[in-house]
Amino acid sequence: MVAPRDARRSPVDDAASVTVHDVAREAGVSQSAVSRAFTPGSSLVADKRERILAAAAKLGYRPNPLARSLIRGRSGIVGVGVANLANPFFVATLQLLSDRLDQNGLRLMLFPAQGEPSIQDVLHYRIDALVLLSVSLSSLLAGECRRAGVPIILYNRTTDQDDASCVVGDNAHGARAVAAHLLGGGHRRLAFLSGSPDASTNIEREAGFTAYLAEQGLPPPLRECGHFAFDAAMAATRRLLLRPDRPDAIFCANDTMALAAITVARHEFGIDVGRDLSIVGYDDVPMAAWPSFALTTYSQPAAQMVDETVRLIHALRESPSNHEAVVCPGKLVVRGSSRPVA
Amino acid sequence: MVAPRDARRSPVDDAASVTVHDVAREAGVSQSAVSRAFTPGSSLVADKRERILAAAAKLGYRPNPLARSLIRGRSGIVGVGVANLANPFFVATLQLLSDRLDQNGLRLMLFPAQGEPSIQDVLHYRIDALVLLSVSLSSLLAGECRRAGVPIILYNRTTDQDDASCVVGDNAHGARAVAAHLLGGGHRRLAFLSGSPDASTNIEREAGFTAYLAEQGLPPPLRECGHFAFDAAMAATRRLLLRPDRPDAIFCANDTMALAAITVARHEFGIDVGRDLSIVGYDDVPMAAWPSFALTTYSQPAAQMVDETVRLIHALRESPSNHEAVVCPGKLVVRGSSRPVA
DNA sequence: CGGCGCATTGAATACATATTCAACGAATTT
DNA sequence: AAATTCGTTGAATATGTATTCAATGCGCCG
Repeated sequence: MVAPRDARRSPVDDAASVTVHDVAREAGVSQSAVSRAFTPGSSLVADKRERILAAAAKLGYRPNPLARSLIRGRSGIVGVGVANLANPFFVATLQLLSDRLDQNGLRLMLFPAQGEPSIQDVLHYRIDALVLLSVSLSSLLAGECRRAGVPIILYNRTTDQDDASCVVGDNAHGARAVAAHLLGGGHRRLAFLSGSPDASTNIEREAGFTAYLAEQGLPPPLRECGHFAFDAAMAATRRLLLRPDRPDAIFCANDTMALAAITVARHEFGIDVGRDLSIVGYDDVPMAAWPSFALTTYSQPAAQMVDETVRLIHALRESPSNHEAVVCPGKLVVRGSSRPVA
Repeated sequence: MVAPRDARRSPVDDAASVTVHDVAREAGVSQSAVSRAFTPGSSLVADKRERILAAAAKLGYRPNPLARSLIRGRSGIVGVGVANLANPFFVATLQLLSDRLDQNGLRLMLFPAQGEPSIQDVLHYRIDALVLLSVSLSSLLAGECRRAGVPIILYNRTTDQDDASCVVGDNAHGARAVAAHLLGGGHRRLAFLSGSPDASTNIEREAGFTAYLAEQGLPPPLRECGHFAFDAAMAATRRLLLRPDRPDAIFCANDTMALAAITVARHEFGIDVGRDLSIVGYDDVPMAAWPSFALTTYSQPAAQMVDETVRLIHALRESPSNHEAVVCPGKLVVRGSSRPVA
């Protein structure tokens, strides 16, 4: 009982594993005291805490996050599932999220949202939350998370279930703003280039757009599906522009598809985009501002949405079942790809 | 001593924490046996293993990765540091890496490579490796990793230290191929739009380009710095094109800058890119193939580089100090932004 | 048939820390 | 001055699993 730990002490220098016990010995206190020194709000006299922290700094000690997570039942890791990074809006989001989480002392575990098995694994890390970037929520996964006590935050998606929080842009407002802008420019033959038909984001944007047109006494827009992807959107644009009743304006459900539409219109049909045909996107990705495209688009406030996501993570840590639905309004950014309001 | 664990048993249903002990009880074996059933290569008779796995499946048991990592001294997590995701080449790499690691049963912990403190934290997760995407290696960090026993893999960067592995493209070959292509197109007033001057990637590309020109009896190219960034590259391009001895060809150290150069040349100077001015990039990001740019560029094989990275992770797991330098050759992809060889 | 190795197994220990528990002393209250 | 509360503290326990250790039983060979 005298020195079971000291026996292990000598060959320790090879690894950088300095533990609480080393610090405790150095500072002449108990292991508990060292642990408390690194736990804000725990009971410890100030000067002793300082002495411990000094000893820890001297030895280069940092609490082992694995051991800490194991006993606390919470790891400070946030799981982030992303379907694909082809859309620059999600790349920007990921970058922002990475920075914000880091600033909040949280770790970011990234995984491809395709394979559900890998999600299962990530759940067992006792993660603080699961953030799904534009990924639909299967009720199966929702059940897994509920049983594991892991709150889900849907980013840029909603769900009809009430077992997840979500952070979304104001799709209804955005779509109506786009419709108003196009009608104000004198357009009457409108088209909607849709994303994946079952995505809540797409549904809301299409519904808002169509609703506004109806209110103005116009028929529903032409419609083609580009699945939120560049190549599919190119094909969809071709179909639209080959129609006898060619549209004079296309509202695309995201910027990636809008850039594809501009490309096809300009290079395959020789159309002067912004004069003979207006194209409007959604998201306001960096490329939208490039002179080559000058894309009019509804800007989603990624930074604000990420901030809300991090706020939700903290809030759900307190009350894991108190789910919120946060809506962040954006604003229309008018550039050269659409005819200005007369 | 009879049932200290059964006392804890009743209120367990709230969390999804089914442990080895639950499985052991269900299967009527010891805790050790359950652990062995989930450890390939351990000694356990076949039918007992099956019975245990069946019990585990019935209870929905999965080994707790935190506890497992703690005792094994290795977490199966790979730390990935990325400076910024503005360059689509690294976005594509991240996507590929995410998929490949997942397929290999490894987890990906992403962190912003700016703040060294956060790296310190990540190191303590007993990660299998630290992959730095186009991030230079400070000797301080190298020391930390060596002491922690964490192998470093530099992606798209080299280092003169021998305490890290690296996976890079063949910059010398690429730069020379670009030079040959431009000279073959009849260009004689060449410029190099450089990235960050101290990046190994930039140094090698510039050296290869300049060396080839020298071999052909040509002076060194004009030179401006765009820091691998779009905006800075726009400014640098303006400076180049305003010179009295305006270049007739620009080799850009990456595609992002090349797209900026095309943008400025075309929209600010009215230049017909591909006829009056050739612009060549490096990386072959998806946008390079878009008709709006049709960028000639040296294609880096991201998929192959990622595969090599994962292979290195496994290799370094066996012998952590056996560092390798892997060079993956690419190939020149000629598109419309450069005048073809006469 | 006896001894020797070998695979199999459960008990015990270790991984590194957070937190409960009980004790202790000091400060405050009655 | 005695009693009571409260902040501090170290010992002990818990987190969930991998692995060492010793014991057991079996087959094989001499």
